[in-house]
Amino acid sequence: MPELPEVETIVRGLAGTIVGKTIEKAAVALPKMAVAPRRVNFKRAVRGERIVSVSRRGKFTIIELGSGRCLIVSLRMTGRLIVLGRGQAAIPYEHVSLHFTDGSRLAFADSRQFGRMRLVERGELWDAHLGVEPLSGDFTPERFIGMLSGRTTPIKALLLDQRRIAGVGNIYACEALWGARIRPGTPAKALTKPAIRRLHDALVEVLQRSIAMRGTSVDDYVDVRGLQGGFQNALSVYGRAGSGCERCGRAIVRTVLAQRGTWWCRTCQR
DNA sequence: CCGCCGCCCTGCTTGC
DNA sequence: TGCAAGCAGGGCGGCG
Repeated sequence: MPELPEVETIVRGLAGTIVGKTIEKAAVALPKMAVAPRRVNFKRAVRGERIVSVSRRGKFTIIELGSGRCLIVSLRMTGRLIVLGRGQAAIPYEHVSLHFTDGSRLAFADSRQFGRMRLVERGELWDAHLGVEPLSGDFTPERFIGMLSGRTTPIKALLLDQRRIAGVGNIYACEALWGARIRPGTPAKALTKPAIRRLHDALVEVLQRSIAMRGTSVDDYVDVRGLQGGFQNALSVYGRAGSGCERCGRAIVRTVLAQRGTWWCRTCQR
């Protein structure tokens, strides 16, 4: 499941490989995965466009085109963006492909077909619903405290809410809560200021550490070269039901919270 | 504005 | 061992 660190790794990979290339042709095998504004034909619109930059907002990849239009990619759970060389065979579930004039291509593959590549107009406000970037200077402990005040929502559900903080998914919500020694079901408003500060720091720390290790490959995630990340070997709780907690040795449990699998330590997360 | 629910899909796990 | 059923899950639209 690509979350912020995985998308950041992909974005860095794309920035180093496809910026400056020109789209000769788009191949769309599954039309629902390549979305364009009304009255705009996706394939026709992207033909001839040059890739100006690649960046990230939350879990979304932003491919800026010469015209000012952007391709916004959402990978959801199983989406992949892979750069392939001239003549390389199609990869599994390669549903949308941007063929460049130099013969290489960007493949957008997704076994579950939930991912989307959306063309947006220049200046279109497509990300108004997204909250603060957790690795930006805007994400201060004070702002986080304000975000939580008065809310009865379980803290883990709030961490997953993209309207508040953009980019955190199930893996890093679980890991950050373990790092801050906070029980996932705690109502947000019940957290003390020191606890909120611990969680703020744990969240930033785990995201940064994962980026440094090129993300977590537990299921489908690979980078633009098809290589796995390294953070799956550094996980403390996610997917580790039954194994011993690194702090206290008691078994990590899996429960369900807000319709999501939740891994945590009953002993040292209070 | 906010929270909740259902939907989209298919690979994988579970259970008989 | 083989097969069918059921689960998982991010984002979004609809609803109250």
